[in-house]
Amino acid sequence: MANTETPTDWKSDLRQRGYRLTPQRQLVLEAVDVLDHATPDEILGHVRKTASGVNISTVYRTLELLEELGLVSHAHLGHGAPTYHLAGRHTHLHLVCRDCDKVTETDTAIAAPLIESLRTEHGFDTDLKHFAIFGRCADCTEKRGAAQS
Amino acid sequence: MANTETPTDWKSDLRQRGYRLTPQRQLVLEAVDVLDHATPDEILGHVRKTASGVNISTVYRTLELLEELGLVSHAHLGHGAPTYHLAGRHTHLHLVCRDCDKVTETDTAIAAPLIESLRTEHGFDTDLKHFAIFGRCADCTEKRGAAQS
DNA sequence: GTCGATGCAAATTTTTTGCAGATGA
DNA sequence: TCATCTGCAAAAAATTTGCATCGAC
Repeated sequence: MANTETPTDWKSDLRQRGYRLTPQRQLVLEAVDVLDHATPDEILGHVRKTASGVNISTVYRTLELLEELGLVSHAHLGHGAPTYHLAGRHTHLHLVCRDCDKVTETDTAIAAPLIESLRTEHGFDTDLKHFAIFGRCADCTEKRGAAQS
Repeated sequence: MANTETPTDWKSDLRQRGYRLTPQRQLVLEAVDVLDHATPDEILGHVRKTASGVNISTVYRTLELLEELGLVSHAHLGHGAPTYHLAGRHTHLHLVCRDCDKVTETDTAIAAPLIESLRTEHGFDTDLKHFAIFGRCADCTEKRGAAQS
């Protein structure tokens, strides 16, 4: 289940499945790697630093392909666009503050009891990393405590 | 913190804040109540059964207002549009299956340990109801077990 | 009568699709 | 070579905004 592919593995994997290795695909994958969690638009921005002609529709199509190949995943951190990251990379949960939108990361171990309960009680195999956990961060909770409406 | 407003309370509350009570606002609120978790588009569909002239932009504006007043809330259950429900209503978590998109509801009590850990370790006051919990439901887990790719 | 709310149309924003030409294998 | 990819432009879908009119109070 772990991501044990070497850096070159995915290239031959691509070809074995009848896909082609293009500069655009390499650049999009690299951008996902470097930016860590980025929207399609942000990925386009990064790719264009190297290849200015790349089109947004290529980014969408490439992300879809890379996700199908299991190289990248996406998560919903806020109300807007999804963010993409390397599939093996994200080992943390995202805590998003409803007031300041700040994103805090925390270890998945903290959710182990919930994951276990959902599995035993509902047979539901949880991926808490896919959607962020929404709430109010320590700073904003404090601010509200001081000036309660 | 509980929703103890009587059905008429919100109407005077509206006016006290300088807003007007319009048929559209009553209809949108009723639609949110009846449909339970619906997208703006679905809400429009329901409202139009009674008042066919109502416009989608009125629905968006009204939902924003009702949310500001604390009468309704929204949650993200899937990849698409947010869904709206009465603020006092939702006392359960949503489990969304990555394979069949089925939404299962479960009691919030199941997440009490996680909520407590996030509060003590990060000072983060969690609202797990805002984003669904993503994963694979019992049925789809079983199907995959049978025919592993 | 006043001022906020609505309907309508147009503008934005985000994502998808069709197609002709470019290119990786 | 030749099927796949890409860029481009247009389409689609979702949401927001400006503005004249309408209607709640």
